[in-house]
Amino acid sequence: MLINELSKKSGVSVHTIRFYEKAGLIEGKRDASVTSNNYFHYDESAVEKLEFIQDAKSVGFTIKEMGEIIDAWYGKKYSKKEKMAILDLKLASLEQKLKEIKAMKKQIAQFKEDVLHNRC
Amino acid sequence: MLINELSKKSGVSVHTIRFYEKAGLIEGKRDASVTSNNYFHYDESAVEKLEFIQDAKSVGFTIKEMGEIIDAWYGKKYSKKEKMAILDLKLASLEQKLKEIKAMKKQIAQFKEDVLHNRC
DNA sequence: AACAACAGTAGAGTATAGTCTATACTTTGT
DNA sequence: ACAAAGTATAGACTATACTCTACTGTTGTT
Repeated sequence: MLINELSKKSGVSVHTIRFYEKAGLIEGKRDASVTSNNYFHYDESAVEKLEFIQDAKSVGFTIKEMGEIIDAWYGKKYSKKEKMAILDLKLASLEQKLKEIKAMKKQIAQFKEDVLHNRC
Repeated sequence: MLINELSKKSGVSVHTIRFYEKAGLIEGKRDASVTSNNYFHYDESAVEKLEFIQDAKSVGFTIKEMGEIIDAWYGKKYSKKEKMAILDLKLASLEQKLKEIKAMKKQIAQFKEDVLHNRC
């Protein structure tokens, strides 16, 4: 598919898709048999990656981190063992985020207590 | 205390403290009885706020959001009822973050499965 | 008195993550 | 055939959150 269709399928704007492509998160391929243009073609994996990126963004992963995950998921530059290690690190960082959020919930609950009892 | 002491107590740099002060997150007071300088003086609440800010940052709250929480916690511009409502909204947004992170954990666990079974 | 350390203000610079504009060429619909 | 819509590239612009520099004045130490 071309970039417009990818945009519609993924819900990510054409501009942003190009930005992610430059950042190395997704990759389109040119069709060598077509000489009249140099349009990029994307497959279903690009849709999957863009969907992942939107979720990963909202949990606070940076583009660099998303690139690491995508490489460990789809890429060819790591061995199976290395991929598992990278993904385990990301799981550990999510575990850490969970802990921090739970602690923040407690802190805000404490703020509510303070407000309720006019302690500040 | 002056800004240097506040920086040491909170672990936040003097530059960044001034940045937060401009953003309205903390507030120092000038001593009207001192005419030779216009140094700001900070109390313990500034330390508490800076400690909160560091935790809030790491869970992904923006400066604007932190300002809202600090106003609902320490400020005078809201009624008790309004403060509780603001804090409840923040608790709800943390709940949402928790859900997203749990979903992301599942997704990465699935990536591990895919890698393990050479599915990508 | 000299001088380092500290305080304030203004504004420049950096990093991240987009978002948009301009330009030029290609494809599609009528 | 022609206009509208789509595509690629380069680069400008925006927002957030710092971080640093320059400059000026004050305080503390020797």
